[in-house]
Amino acid sequence: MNKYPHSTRILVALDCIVFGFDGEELKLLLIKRNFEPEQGQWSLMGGFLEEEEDLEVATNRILYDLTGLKDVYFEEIKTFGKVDRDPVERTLSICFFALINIYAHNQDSAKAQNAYWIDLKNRPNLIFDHNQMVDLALEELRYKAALHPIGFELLPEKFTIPQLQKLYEAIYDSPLDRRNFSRKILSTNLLIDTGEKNQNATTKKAILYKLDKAKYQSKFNAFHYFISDSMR
Amino acid sequence: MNKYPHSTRILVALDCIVFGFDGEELKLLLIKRNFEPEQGQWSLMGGFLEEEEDLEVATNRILYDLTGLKDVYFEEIKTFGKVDRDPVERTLSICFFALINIYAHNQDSAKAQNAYWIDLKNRPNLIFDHNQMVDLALEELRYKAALHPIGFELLPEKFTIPQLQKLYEAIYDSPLDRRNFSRKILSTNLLIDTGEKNQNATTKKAILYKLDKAKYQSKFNAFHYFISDSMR
DNA sequence: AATGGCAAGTGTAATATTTACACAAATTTG
DNA sequence: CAAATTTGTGTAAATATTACACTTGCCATT
Repeated sequence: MNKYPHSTRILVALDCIVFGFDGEELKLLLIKRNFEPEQGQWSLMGGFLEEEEDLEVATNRILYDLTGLKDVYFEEIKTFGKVDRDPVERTLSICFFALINIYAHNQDSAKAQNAYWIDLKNRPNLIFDHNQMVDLALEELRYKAALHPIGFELLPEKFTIPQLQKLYEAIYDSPLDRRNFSRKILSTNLLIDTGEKNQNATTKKAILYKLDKAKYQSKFNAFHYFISDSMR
Repeated sequence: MNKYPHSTRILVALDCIVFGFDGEELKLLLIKRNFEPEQGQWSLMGGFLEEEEDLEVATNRILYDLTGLKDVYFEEIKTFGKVDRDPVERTLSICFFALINIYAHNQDSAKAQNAYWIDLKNRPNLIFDHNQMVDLALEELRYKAALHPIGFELLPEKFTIPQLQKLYEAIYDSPLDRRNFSRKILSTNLLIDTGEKNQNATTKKAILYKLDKAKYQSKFNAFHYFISDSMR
């Protein structure tokens, strides 16, 4: 095999911000490191890109090791590439965030990685540039969730509108008007009434909806046409 | 220096989609390769990340070599990481797009790289996965330009509203209503009337505006609050 | 110097969306 | 069975968007 004569080959890591939602607060899945470097400190879940491994495969591998889930929603954010960002050796970090249903993930996988769900609001200091990564991930999540229906990835298959609202309130850390929220969400036509009701409610039971997956796919990028309709 | 025992080190390239605007059409700065591999074929401008070079520094270096410009607006899009994407040797490509004022760039730099401005609509086939990269870059440009005032990066310092409209029409490849466009743009208060008029017009001369850079900075992310105002 | 052609600039009425707010129905608990 | 709490829905006022038409300034032609 012909090779490029030139050039530095570099260690490439992937680091992942895993978001979850417990019904009240936005959570992060963080690792209490029981290995060097920085043993005992908190960090994001990461791993190295392997020799014969496609980047996307590596991402899914790391997410599977951490959560026991396949087909997790994830999105690349940015590559962190300061020369000295890792004190051990120069390492690029391709950083992404993932959204999972906190109740579907495999607790054993998390335990095996020494991982814990931590309230975003109480997050500890993280190693290296991982704090910056989380900041950026949250910014991207807010950005994306305002324009695309990705919030559902954080909820169980069946959910109520009040649950969905609490999720958005957690993402944007600000209260939303119940009536306007409900109307706006229903007007997307992305929700299907399952006919069931939330059983573990202590007051009026709310309607359980599920996502209309066909419409979710087709409307995901409907946004792209926003300029046209308003300005043509 | 302690080193990680494990792991494959990988060649890391940067590839850049440079957009320009000639007043009529959106343009790409493409390289007619006079070097191997794929000599004679068209490709994006790229380069390898060097041993002791921060990622951001490398990006600026590559953009400078190509355009002769510093402080170019750029944005990372995605890292392409299929194992076999480069037939010579496995190479990651960190892909980004840049927006430049086509008339400010240094022609000599482009010539030295054997680079040419090509109409986006007539773009030739590119090597490797560079076609995909351009597709994605255009998608990202459309996405971003709809929400943030980045279009100005493609224009001269002073420009008219009709010029700006032609730019948006080129980006979205669709006609816009003159009156509504003008009102919407002016309502952002990002434009300052320079008091001058477009001299090389053959009919009524249009007002030359410049960008209010302070407001540009402060309003760039004003979008983030969109959920709140409409739903709180 | 008058006139025609063309692009720039501005106005407006009809429609749709967003906002701010209030009341009625369902369910558990004491 | 009344109190407390949360869900679901309605509506009027304010704002923004859309779909249009007319006026102004500048050059070129006569």
